[in-house]
Amino acid sequence: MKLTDLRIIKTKEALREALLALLNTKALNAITVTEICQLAKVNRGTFYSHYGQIEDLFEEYLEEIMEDLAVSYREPYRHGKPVDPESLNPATIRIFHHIESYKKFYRIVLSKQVPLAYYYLLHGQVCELMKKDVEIQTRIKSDLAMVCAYQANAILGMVIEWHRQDFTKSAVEMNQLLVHILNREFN
Amino acid sequence: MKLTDLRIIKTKEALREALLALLNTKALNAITVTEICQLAKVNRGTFYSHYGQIEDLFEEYLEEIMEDLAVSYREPYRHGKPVDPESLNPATIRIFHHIESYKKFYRIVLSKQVPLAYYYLLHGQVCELMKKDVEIQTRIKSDLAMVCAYQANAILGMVIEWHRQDFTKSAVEMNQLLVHILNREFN
DNA sequence: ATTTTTATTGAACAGTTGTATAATAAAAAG
DNA sequence: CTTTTTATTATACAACTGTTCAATAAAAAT
Repeated sequence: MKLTDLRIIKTKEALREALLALLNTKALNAITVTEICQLAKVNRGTFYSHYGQIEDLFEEYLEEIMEDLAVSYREPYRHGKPVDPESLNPATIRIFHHIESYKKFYRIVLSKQVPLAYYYLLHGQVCELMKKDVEIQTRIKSDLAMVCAYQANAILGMVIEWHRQDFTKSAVEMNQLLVHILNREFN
Repeated sequence: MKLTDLRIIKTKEALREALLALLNTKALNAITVTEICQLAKVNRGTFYSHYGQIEDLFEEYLEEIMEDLAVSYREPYRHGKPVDPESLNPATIRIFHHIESYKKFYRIVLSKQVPLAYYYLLHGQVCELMKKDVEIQTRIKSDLAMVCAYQANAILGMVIEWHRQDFTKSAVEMNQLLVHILNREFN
């Protein structure tokens, strides 16, 4: 199974396109393998030679979106500005914009029926991205992973609530709220 | 469908017991409705008259565990001590102990294949429980739900990492770590 | 104790799932 | 261009799913 084989690339592309098309009409858990394969004009057996279940097909897509999240997150660092430590993690702040621009996609990722694995991918990515910042800012040297998990998931808590409110707020408003919270307008 | 009907109570009980028994042998997503019904000696049609899918059966159980979480959480308040605001939310601190005592159960709730809905139930419960405390401690009066979601999910971030490390740490250690983090040993 | 209500059962149905195998066709390698 | 490799296809299979319906039995109501 070499990933460069044209046949594999074509098949996977067709399957993904079919899935995304179907996701416009129904929820992920209502879509069947049979359906995807019919639309993609791919044999059902072929589907199973690449993926164990539909969720794996979507997960592959999610992983690519996570790559974009990484790019978005690192963007403020790219111009050489050393990220003012006083201005409270302006990088974090790109997360809301990333989600806003993939709103349609995140409605699926955050929907109830979907496997928790998707959330873990998102959380893992945010953890990873915050790692360097947390490393500098925290005095807790041991259990860095725990501090990252705490910080990353706090932000995702806001994302969950944002989604629950059907993304009524704008990404800019979300950022302002985050800054407020980080500035200790509480506790 | 009156919930007091003995037949319903017996049926649901049998189904739950069967599911819990099977969960000792295999993962939730590997269990079939047919299997549960055979073990429970309940007709498959009856299963579907109560639940749409296996996940709903487990969810009903989860809701009861959430009731226990509420009791655990409120425990420190019960003796009339007004919860010292200086001692940094000692109530929160019961969450880790609750999870530790239901460790086996939470391994399922936090497993990858399980629907995100379970996580939402957990998060929603922690939000609800923290609400009163957050209300007092925060200066942000609007968007209280957002602050709660932030705080509650931060703790759950630690729970996720705790689970990822296969619950190696003790609940007491988790508490100490949380106190460290809340005491601003970071940022 | 009898009647009424209704949850459970058994059976059947079309459709989906996951797996296996031989034949085919497409791509890679030489 | 020919050979070799291997991904895809077509087909078949047993098992599970989700639904329906008439018959039954268990509980509730009187």
